[in-house]
Amino acid sequence: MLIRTPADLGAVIRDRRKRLKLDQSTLAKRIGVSRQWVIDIEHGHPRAELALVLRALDALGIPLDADDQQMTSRGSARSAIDINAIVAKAKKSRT
Amino acid sequence: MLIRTPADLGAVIRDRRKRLKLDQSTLAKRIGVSRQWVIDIEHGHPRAELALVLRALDALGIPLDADDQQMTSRGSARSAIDINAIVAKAKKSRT
DNA sequence: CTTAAATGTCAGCGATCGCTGACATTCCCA
DNA sequence: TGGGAATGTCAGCGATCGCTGACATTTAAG
Repeated sequence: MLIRTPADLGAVIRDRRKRLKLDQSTLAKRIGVSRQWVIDIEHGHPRAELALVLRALDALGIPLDADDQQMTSRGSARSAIDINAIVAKAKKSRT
Repeated sequence: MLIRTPADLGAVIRDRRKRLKLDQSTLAKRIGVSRQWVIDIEHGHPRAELALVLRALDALGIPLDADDQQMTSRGSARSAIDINAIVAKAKKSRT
């Protein structure tokens, strides 16, 4: 599933936990956090600590993949000529 | 790239920023955070806020995918019989 | 070498983290 | 329907967040 918001993450974690038949206390111990933290993250807590989130995903066996390399730029894809670089340079050496 | 640690995330963000020819200040404005935050995250700051991290990835056009559904359990894969459920139940109804 | 941009460091501030422990509520078997 | 497990809520605490602004260092172009 694509993760766009803290709520998305909370849903993934909760679903996974249930699929594994774990209760919040047990999961909390595995991750090394308090039960309160598990409650908060499952509710989409937006300010959770990055490292704890990663540990939670690991404890649940959920790999997290960042599609770097991605061609997001609107317009023509993957050209041999790096337009961005050319424009950036042009802006600077404004003779 | 698989994200396992805050450092992994920092690397992905920095690489992507450079590929897009952005400096830290510009990226910070796009994300809506301070330049200090960008510096910290690129250095692998482990306690960064989840929501800000997600906004950063979005600003950089990096989709984040969580492989739920994954069969992580060691042992035989995807059986029709849910051993975990059976064991969990057995533990409870300890006659 | 000179210079400017980019990056990194530091300190101080208000806000919020995650933790604990007690209690309230909801689920769900038997 | 009764009762225990699971889940959710609250408050108070020390620790750390992310922010600002100034300054130091590194990088890159000329």
